[in-house]
Amino acid sequence: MNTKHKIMDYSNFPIFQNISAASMERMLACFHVRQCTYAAGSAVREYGDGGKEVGIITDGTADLVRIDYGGTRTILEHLETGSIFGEVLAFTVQTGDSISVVTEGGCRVMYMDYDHIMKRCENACRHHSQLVQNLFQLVTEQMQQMGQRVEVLSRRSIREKLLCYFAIHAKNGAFTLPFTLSALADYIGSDRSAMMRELRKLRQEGLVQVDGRQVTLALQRQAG
Amino acid sequence: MNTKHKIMDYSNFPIFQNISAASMERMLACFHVRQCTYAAGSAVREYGDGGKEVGIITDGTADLVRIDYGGTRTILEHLETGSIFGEVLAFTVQTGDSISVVTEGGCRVMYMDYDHIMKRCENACRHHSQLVQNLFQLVTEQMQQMGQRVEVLSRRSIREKLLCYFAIHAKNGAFTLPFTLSALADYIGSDRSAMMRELRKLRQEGLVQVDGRQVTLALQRQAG
DNA sequence: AAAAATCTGTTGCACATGCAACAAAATTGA
DNA sequence: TCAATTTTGTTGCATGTGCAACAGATTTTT
Repeated sequence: MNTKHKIMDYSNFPIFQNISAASMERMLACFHVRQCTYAAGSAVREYGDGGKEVGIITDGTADLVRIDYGGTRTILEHLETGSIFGEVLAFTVQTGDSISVVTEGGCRVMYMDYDHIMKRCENACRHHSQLVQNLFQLVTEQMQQMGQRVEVLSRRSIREKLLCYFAIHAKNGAFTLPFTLSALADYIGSDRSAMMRELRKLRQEGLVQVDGRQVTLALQRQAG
Repeated sequence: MNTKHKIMDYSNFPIFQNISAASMERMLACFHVRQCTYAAGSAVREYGDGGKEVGIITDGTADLVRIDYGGTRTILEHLETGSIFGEVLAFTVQTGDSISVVTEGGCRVMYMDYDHIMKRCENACRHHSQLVQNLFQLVTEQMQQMGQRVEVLSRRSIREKLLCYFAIHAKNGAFTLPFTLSALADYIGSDRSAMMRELRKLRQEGLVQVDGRQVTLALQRQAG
């Protein structure tokens, strides 16, 4: 929607690390790179068309959201600036579900074709391989995020999911949630009210302290 | 343990696709590639040392398993031949947990250093970039698997988890489980007995048919 | 072939969780 | 600034799920 923005300096993006400005220009055409800007809360992309595009969030944040046949909402991935996504990379739509990328604030996304990345480059872009290497790095990071995701989701109870999530994200005992508590429930794959209930227990037991989106973990009491 | 095996023909591995035998030999040294063979049921690797190795299952299958402080077992990933794993890629150990790679049958694994892959190659391996590209492909595939994982785990009930898992794996309505029913419970992150109970319901409702590891999905009844 | 180990299948029970529904607080938008 | 919307926080209730414990079937090992 919103299309007015200053000309981007692509060279700062991790994906173009160690690639000269000249090569970059050539590659932008070669990979069919295009950049789109989206308004807040809009759907960037519906999964299911089988398109082999790779998107990179170059500005803002977004969520990869699934709504199942019953209307249950699940945040499959939380995408920060620099995150990459795409049907080729992960998540294919199951029957009855809908998967889409939803922006949080305004958001800018760069797309390129997966096939062009994987094909040997006929136009002799000297830095093609560097780009693949950079992409490899990005995918690796994304994969680690996904790993954390599985770590959390695979816990048996809401309590354990919360504690696991907190443990992963807390830097020296505290951190700020990247989304609302409601969204957190969608993220850990459980009912919101049930999560609130469990959160209250954790608070009452003095294990965590929650003030808005600020979460503080209590230090482990010493034994003896 | 078991070390007697015929000399491997690396050139068939997807990771060495489009790389000449000569280059390959050079790279084996350059990347500190080493191959290990493991006996059935043994622990290939304990996570937590922060080692930046990437492992590739070149023969056999294995599971990436987490045991939490309470002894609850969870299969984080099921690794088929060709799968890659490593702490750099996904899953870092949380306090109180142990994560390890456990072979199913006998298993052969090739290791290489992540840092060597990401560094510009001083030894001028001409095919370094091709290997990165191949690795990129492998990581992408692994990521899709992980995506399926999240798809299943993020479902709210055992019933939905099972149906989702079945839907993903069934080719024209039927498939064979890659592991035991007990392991399936560990994989979908729920209690075995509870899963059996739910499985029985699904069977009674005529939605699925389970015979050993063979799973058959009932066709959707026509409306009207 | 016998013994050991694992896997399947089941049950009772306590309790955690999902669901629906509501009110108050906070945030967003006009 | 007021209205609309979203978020937080809570509760009752039905039921789904984890846990423990067991017996029989199956597989693996010796």
